[in-house]
Amino acid sequence: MSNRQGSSGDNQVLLRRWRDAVPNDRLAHLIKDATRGLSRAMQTRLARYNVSFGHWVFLRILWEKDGLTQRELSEEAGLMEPTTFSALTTMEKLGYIERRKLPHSRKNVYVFLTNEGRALKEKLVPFAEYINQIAVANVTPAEVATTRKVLLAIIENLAREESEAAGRSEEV
Amino acid sequence: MSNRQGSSGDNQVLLRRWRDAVPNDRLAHLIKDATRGLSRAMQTRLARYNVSFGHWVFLRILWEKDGLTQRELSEEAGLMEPTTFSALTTMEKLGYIERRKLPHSRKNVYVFLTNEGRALKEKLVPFAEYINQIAVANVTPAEVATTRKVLLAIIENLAREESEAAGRSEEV
DNA sequence: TGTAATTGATTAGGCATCTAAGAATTTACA
DNA sequence: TGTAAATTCTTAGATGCCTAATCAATTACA
Repeated sequence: MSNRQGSSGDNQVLLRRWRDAVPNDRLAHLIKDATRGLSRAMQTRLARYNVSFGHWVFLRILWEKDGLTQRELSEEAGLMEPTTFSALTTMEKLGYIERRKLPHSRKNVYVFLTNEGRALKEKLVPFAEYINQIAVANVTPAEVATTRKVLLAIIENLAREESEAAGRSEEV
Repeated sequence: MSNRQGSSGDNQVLLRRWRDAVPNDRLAHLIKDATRGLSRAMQTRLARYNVSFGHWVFLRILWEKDGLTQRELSEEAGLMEPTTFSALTTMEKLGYIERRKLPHSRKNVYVFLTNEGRALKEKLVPFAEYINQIAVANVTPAEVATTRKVLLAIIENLAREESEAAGRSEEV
């Protein structure tokens, strides 16, 4: 058995760690590990089509609606502009998108899918569906719903705390 | 209001995105956003003590038990060796840990906390507790328990699928 | 209407993480 | 017991994400 993370050998360690001792402040750690598992699973599949995980995020938005500015894309993706910028630069080189300036603004850059970028949808979306299905196997819809609710609460709580902290003198 | 992610302006966008349309395959996205929120919150606090988020992961393990090898630390942390290696290199420079070779092996490198590294515990642990408390405010213990269970199931399901896929000819 | 503030794109640089591959050491076993 | 395999650490190089700072264009308003 190899040493790679993700091999069943190391997964044993990973899982044992979680089952044995899950002290109260490690929910964060659990969430992070779940993120890693999900990203890893998707990444493996995307790689077969020469798409990186970062590109997937933007493709998904653009399949819904293209012609957005880079700024708008950043917001939709929940990422900072430089991240968006560099992902789009690569995606443009790969021929998945085009950047265009439109007459009414010399500042904004609008992003459009190429045919190639659009065509990826039918290849890649099934992977996401498959992974989601695997991930929540043997979990009831009610449990998934609760998890969604709790995760959303966490995101909201932290966001609220952060904007409040910005006003305070950062004591905690 | 600035453009920074994390400002209340952008958080509005973030939250609206989640409340409006949460199609069935976006649990992964939600988990990822929660990870980001939690990391961001912790990172801000750690920075005040010149500790990066990556170091925090290892410090937590070492506070429990030091004298582990780098390999063992990697396993505990759920990270690959090169990640561990570079984090430890920095932590050694900062004076939080020491690497020692012990007589019975010329290969293994054992990692020990310095007094300074050990002393960080009482400064940093309260931050983690505070953040956890904020994060799950207005969430019932039962809901947290369900979320834990679901996240653990996701981790297990993906790990199992991955080791099975390693055997197959990678079709899905 | 001219200047200041804001916005959007970009550049520069850093951290955390990974995979792949190499080197040194230890272990297994023919 | 000598060679092959496995293990551990390390190096190299890539991706994804961030913050800070710069530049150009646009908008606001005194």
